[in-house]
Amino acid sequence: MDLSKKYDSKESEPKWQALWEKEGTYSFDAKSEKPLFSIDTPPPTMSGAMHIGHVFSYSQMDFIARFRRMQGHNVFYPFGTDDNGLPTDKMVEKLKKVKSSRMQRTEYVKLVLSTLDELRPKFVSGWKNIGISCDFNLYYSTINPHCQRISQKSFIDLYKIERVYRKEMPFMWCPSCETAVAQVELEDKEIESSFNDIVFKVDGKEILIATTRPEMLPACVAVFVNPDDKRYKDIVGKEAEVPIFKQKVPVLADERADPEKGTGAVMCCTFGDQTDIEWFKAHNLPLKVAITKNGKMSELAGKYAGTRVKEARKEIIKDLEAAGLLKASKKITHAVNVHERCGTEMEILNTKQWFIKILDMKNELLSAGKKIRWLPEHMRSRYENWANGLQWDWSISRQRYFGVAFPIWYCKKCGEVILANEKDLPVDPTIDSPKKPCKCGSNDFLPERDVLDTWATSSLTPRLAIELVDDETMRKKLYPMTLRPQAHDIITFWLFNTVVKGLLHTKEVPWKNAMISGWALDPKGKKMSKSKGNVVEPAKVIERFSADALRFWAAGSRLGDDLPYKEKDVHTGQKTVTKLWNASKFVISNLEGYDGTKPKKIEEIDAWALHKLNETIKDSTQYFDKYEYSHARAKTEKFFWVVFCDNYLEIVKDRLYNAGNYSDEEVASAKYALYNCLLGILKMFAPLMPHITEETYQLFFAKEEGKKSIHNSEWPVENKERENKKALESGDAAVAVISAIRIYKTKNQLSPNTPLKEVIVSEKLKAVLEPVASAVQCAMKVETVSFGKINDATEEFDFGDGKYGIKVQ
RNA sequence: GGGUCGGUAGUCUAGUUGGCUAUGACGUCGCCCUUACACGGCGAAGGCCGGCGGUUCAAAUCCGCCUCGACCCACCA
Repeated sequence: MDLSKKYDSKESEPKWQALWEKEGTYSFDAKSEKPLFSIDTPPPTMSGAMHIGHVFSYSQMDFIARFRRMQGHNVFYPFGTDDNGLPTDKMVEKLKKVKSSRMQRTEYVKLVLSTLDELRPKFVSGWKNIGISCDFNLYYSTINPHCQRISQKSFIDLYKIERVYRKEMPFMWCPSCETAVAQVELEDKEIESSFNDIVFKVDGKEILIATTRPEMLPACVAVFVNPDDKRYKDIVGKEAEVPIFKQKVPVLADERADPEKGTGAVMCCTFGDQTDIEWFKAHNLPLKVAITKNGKMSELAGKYAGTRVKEARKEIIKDLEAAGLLKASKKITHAVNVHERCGTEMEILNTKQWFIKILDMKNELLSAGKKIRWLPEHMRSRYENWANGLQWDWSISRQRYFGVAFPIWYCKKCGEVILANEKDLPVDPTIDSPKKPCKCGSNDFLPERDVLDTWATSSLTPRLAIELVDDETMRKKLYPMTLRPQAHDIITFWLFNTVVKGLLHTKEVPWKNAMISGWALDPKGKKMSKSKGNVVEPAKVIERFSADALRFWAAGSRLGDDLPYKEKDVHTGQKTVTKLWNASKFVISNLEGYDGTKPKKIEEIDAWALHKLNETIKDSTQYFDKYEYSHARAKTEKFFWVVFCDNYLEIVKDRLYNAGNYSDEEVASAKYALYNCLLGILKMFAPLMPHITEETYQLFFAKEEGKKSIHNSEWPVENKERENKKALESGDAAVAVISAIRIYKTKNQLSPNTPLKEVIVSEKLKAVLEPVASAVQCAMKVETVSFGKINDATEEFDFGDGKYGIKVQ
């Protein structure tokens, strides 16, 4: 043990991480009788690099996991990677410079899987490097056979209870990704556009229609006006001629046409927006398709066919203008729905998709939300807000190559859906075939070529994780899980969908608690994003500081709050790491040979330190219990830095340096307090800064306590015997006196090195204490203040009423 | 338009079951390398607690209105 060296996190952190893995420090024990604490760890998506926001929220859940583990829970804390779905798909297309739709399906899937295998180890190590205490042997990948099997089983189960259905209908479509997308995948984006007044003709008379999407003209099937709009009363029921394309469409009255908007007359196209769908259904309008699946104009668009939507828009506006059919065009910016994955503007296309029926479950979903303990409480409203606003069933089919396959075929003859056998899962219907003929006798099948949406699988994470455990009894005990930790941005996706699947498959809410963390923002409090170039890479921060420092930063904000990332806050964390090392090596070097035995008599000032330790343990434990790790950190920090380092260590030094001046008992008392205070501090900091605390624990305490790791040691418990009001008062008085003397010295410009003796032995002490008498009055209501033989002086002072006195031994 | 959270020293933040002098960190200024630590110690300066009004003996804290910001949802011809 070399106590002279500096603490080097770059050497130390990987060392302990490797040891933890080797020793199985965080292994889940399926045979253990300890109370369970099961965590539905979020599987990070491999489509994006690890960023500081990950460190932020994963650290926060790790604080809780480590705290519970030390408290004696059997912590089930798996780790998965989400390498399924469109995001991964898009990443590989970009990385390998390919377009899946132009490749052989099987080859493309092979390419994605091999790319994932290449990237995975480095990706996962990012999480290990920040000291996350998952059991990495409980590992799943959302695209591996284990997860495919469970996901396909989920589909089959839902099919059997008639919760999934396939339907052709107008639905949201991303022309760039060329797939259907769900409501939850939409995002608002402010886009520049123009609002155009276009001439339609009714009985040779001109009426103006306002639109931002003139390229939809070929798909125009009606013109709507408000029934109360006097301007258009006489044209309702007549036919309007669409400019350029010349088709005749009815002029209809409908409440949903807003007289205030545009010209008050609006065209209905199949489909420009959701109102179009409503009108299409309500008025039994024909279906006209102007836009194809890849975002180009269809044959219907005549000479514009084959051009991209935006080009067609420009061309049509130009042609309208040339023909004198464009009466006005003003630039506007408006919010449009875009696909959150690629930023492409959504289209509504009539396609055949699979859905999970959820619209009839609103009440059930809302009451499920009430059964969850939300941390912080107010996050529940985001869930409820979403549940209340549901407009579509959950679309789960995607027109992509890569993903979990639907385990089904269609009978070519009778159209029957053929389910795969459960024991054959996972299946790929494009490769495998049904094991027996269709009920109609036919052996001719069509595979479902669509793949399941990634959320259809990741909504099963409790099951994906629990089924990694072999022991059946344990599997039952693990569900519902104790905790779902995640960030607030995916309450509507992941959390909500997991509740849906939980209710459908088990009739139970999947977890008891949901801890929702905030976001790491850039130093100015803005959202970090690649496009803004303000993304911070954790590896670089760890390189400059340490994982512990970064975690310390993450512990600085309350659960659910966003926190601006400021490098200096990480620096503060690093200083705490250093301070912890320095204080520890000082204490440990003075504890050599000490075995932790409790002395017969504990000196008052030592009792004071132990009392404060006890208070800190009580507070810290209560805060961790409530998931308020930031308060726990603040309490421990204050005890460590102010009470322990700045005061207690200074007070105790004389007994350590000049032990000869003291009895053995007095020295033993100091060592007892030092041992317990430092051990307590290390343990309370261990969930936050696992590496430095392990380092110092291993230096000395491990062998005394007989534990392999501080992270498997017991969380300190409050000890009523250490409550000592008298010691608290006299200790606080001692600190107050020290402080008063320091102020006196500064004001009188005495050197800080001036011994207390020089100040105290004279009448000067009175001058020191009098100005601060009121402040220390309370604390001075003790007869004797003993804080070590700093000098030989013993002084008593009378403040007039004879009540207050101080005696410095 | 609906909802949620928040506005506390230059910056970030604690405190909100109402009650002594409003917490801490970073930054700033002064003194100090004292045998754990200069990534340190000691001291100091810095706040009409977003605004207005109300309840109360007493409001950062409770109520109302306003304002600014972040986020979620809806709308988006």
